[in-house]
Amino acid sequence: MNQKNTKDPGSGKRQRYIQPSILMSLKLKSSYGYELIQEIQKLGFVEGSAPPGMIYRHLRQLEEEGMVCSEWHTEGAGPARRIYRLTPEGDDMLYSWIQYMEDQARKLKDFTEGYYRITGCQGTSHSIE
Amino acid sequence: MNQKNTKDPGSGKRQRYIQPSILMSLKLKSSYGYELIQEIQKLGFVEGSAPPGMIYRHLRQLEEEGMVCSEWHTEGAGPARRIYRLTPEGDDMLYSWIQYMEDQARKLKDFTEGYYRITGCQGTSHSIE
DNA sequence: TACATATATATCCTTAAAGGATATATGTCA
DNA sequence: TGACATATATCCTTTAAGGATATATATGTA
Repeated sequence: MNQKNTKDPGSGKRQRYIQPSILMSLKLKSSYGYELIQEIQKLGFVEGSAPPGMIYRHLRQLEEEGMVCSEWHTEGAGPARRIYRLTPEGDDMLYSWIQYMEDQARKLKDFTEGYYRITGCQGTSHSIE
Repeated sequence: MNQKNTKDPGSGKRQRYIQPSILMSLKLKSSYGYELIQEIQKLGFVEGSAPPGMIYRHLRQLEEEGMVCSEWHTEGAGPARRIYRLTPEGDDMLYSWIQYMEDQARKLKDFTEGYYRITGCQGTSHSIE
């Protein structure tokens, strides 16, 4: 059972919730791109390091939309950092995400419970044919 | 709170779990494209009618991959129907989807619970700034 | 017969999001 | 000096979904 198919769920370009992960990280603490790559791993949706291009693309887009704002920090060691901060609009957007994610979680739960209802309990064969 | 942002979660091209919805419908009952459009609505992820093009595209792709098989049914009223049936491989793939979806549901729950942990309980303001 | 409607499948193009490669610049340390 | 870690930026490709449109068959009805 559960052989490796050519196309496994999760192998494609599935939703990885990178945008809400960035917003959530920034709600906890203002930060910058390079650090966010590490931070968002802790939130569970991105395994390993997210490609930097994705993070910077999201940050630029979020700033365009007014969800975050940024300023250069040149003091301190190493190259200058662009520090991003969540705006009130971004805070609202994060809350919209939370509601969306709760809704998705509920639908997923209904779906998988429905599956186990027709196949018998979890842990037994999933086949009825 | 929760003003309408220019880009609301769920407005873009988010994951709608159409493939597992089709597999689940076919596990319950062999069916054909036109009927599946109605059936998968009941599974919660697709509101309204899914665009027919999406359904037929998925069915063709799933058949190519050996997850479903089909045969024409010409008897009965109306145009001929191509009846799709889940294969054992498709059954395995559905189970892979179930595991993936359970994992996603757990991550989503952790994420939203983490949010409420830092903002206070659900129902109060989501702002801490 | 002619036409409208419901049923049913198929094909096509566009857009959104993610994957992933690469370039550039700065400071530290051996 | 050269290697390395830090840090940002830009670019192109791939995948999945959105959505429009074409085609064909059977039925009811004016």
